[in-house]
Amino acid sequence: MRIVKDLERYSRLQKRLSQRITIQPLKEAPQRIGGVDAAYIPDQERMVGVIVVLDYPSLRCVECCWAVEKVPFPYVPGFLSFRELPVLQKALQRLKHEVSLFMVDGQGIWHPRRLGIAAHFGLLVKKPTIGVAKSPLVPPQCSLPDKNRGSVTYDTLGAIVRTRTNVKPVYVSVGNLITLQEAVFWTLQLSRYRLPEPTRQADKQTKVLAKQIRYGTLSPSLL
DNA sequence: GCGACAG
DNA sequence: ATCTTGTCGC
Repeated sequence: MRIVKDLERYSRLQKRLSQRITIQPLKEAPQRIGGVDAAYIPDQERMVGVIVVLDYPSLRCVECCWAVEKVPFPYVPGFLSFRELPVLQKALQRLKHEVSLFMVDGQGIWHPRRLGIAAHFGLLVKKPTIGVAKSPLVPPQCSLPDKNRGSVTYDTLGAIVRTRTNVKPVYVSVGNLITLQEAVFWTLQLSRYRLPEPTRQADKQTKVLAKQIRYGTLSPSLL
């Protein structure tokens, strides 16, 4: 299989790029925050990538840019970047606002080779990024946090954060240019529901667009 | 060897 | 990630 050969190459690339990750305190208080997510378009072998920009602290969406691309690579745990980054980079080129912090749907450095999609994306944009995943990739060594909103348990490479009382927690880790403590703080600061607003709103847009594109409800001139 | 495994 | 309605519970 050619995929196997790709995985060996990608694996080496991840290990090399992960050395470029910088864990350091934020240099400015976030003014606008980006939310990043991608969705699969059934039957078309294509993906939609969305980046929303929220004003802080109002959390109002001030921009929503997106792009569509043919699926470049199958989903393989540990190699999500190579499936979703191409379409996200295309969306990124259309971004007009200045963004001080990005939240990405997926792992940051809590990854077998320390380069989940949020970390990889963080190297591309050269801005602080946080990875917020709905489930773990690397099995956590720490226990689950208490049921109350705000409870957090820390692992070696990330934290498990309870963003809503009695609701499944999220898995937070550094993407780039931020500390884990800050990543946890902003995750809670931006959460009204289970997922923080940036990724929640990006996820919502991603699904709306995916359906519009799938059923041709969208003016073709935009594609 | 077998199962698990971000989205 | 996606295919899918209602339903139970905070």
